[in-house]
Amino acid sequence: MTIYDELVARGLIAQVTDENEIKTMINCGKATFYIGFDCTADSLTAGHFMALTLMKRLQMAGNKPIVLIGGGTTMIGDPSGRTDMRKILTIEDINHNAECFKRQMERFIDFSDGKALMINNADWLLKLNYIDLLREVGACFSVNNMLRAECYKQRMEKGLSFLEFNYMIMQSYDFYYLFKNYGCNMQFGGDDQWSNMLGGTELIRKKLGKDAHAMTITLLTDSQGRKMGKTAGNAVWLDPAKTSPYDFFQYWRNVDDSDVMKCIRMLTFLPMEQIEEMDKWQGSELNKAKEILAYELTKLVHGEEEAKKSLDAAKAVFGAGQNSADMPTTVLKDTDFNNGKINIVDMLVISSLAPSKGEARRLVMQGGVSVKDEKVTSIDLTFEKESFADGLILKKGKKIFHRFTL
RNA sequence: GGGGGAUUUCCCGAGCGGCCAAAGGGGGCAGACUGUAAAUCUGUUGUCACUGACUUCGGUGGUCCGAAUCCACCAUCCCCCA
Repeated sequence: MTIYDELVARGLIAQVTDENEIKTMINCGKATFYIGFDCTADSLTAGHFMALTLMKRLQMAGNKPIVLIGGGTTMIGDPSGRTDMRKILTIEDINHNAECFKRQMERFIDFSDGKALMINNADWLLKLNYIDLLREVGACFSVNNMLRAECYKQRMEKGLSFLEFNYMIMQSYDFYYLFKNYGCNMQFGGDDQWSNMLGGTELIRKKLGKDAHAMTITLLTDSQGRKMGKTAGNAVWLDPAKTSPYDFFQYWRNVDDSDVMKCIRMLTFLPMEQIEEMDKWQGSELNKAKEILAYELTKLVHGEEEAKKSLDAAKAVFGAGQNSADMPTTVLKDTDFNNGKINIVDMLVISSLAPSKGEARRLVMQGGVSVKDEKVTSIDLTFEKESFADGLILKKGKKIFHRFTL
């Protein structure tokens, strides 16, 4: 199976500029392609992860990836898919975020011997002269066309600042610049980037009379059409300090039945034959698929050891034993105790299992907390310090287990 | 440049002087049912020393016994005219 066919089979491709050309190019390893990453936070998210896997797939097929860190474009803020303006970040924040991105990507993409490049568009965008840019590039853009672009549509009602309106031009300029200086002939990106990417291919055609290509990746959405990789509006981070490997594992372990196979196909590197076999699984058999998904992704992001630990912890906790050293743990300090005792409500708050005492109390009163498999019935329940000698396991709700030790 | 409108708790959105910690929906959390799934039903959803007190309705001041609600100024956004 060629790489292009595999991408199609995995459901990764959303839109392409010229299918035949792109097919030949990437199948023969002739593509030098880039994906841009705006550094709006200090860690990559599960959303970026799919773009990274795509880079890796293409790299394995002999193509050359360019990771473009958006140090410059982040200064503007991409309005695509947004209903309100992004917070304007400071240069310090952007630089910090760019550093964090770099470290995480290096773990994933092979940059040795020039097999891949990492470039920051701040290097050229920040130096641009306004009038020069307008004359060189601005003349190539039709405002009428831009306003029709999908990425601005939503904002035509809510309001779009001139700053953000320029995002497309900057992204187009990036592609033009990379095409000229690095021989970059293709751009990949999320499907929401399509109009920005076309801006680039068009600019290249107008300025240089040459063809460049663009291809978008299907957005990973769940069965209800929501973007995946988010819990209650919070991103699932790749940084273990922001989302622990165990939580990362659990996120994928808990996806809906209807989404498992899609995730396996799009995100893992399991061979297609194996995936086709798994496609036949039904009902509770899918639990096995979820476990595989969670394990594979945790392995890719955090390494095999962490993946094993998370799997073991999950099995221990949800299976029988209920005893694992890898469970999230809170170490209680002397100051947490009052006369050698600690209250159940305080324990919940100290461990961040509940954000406030009120909520902790409510949890207990509604029967949402158990200790050592026994439902806690009173908010006045206290524990002696000695109870924690061997660690004490508390369960919140159905699937959150937490260990307390001294 | 001129005129009009908006800003409410995580989100949407009601409230227009006391009965407002603030309707309703969404989301979240928990309970029942399950497969660590979905759907459904139920409870809950500002903080704390929890039958009480405290802080909240863009910001700052003011009127009033009493303000999310009235007034003034500021900020941000939207719409119409130029």
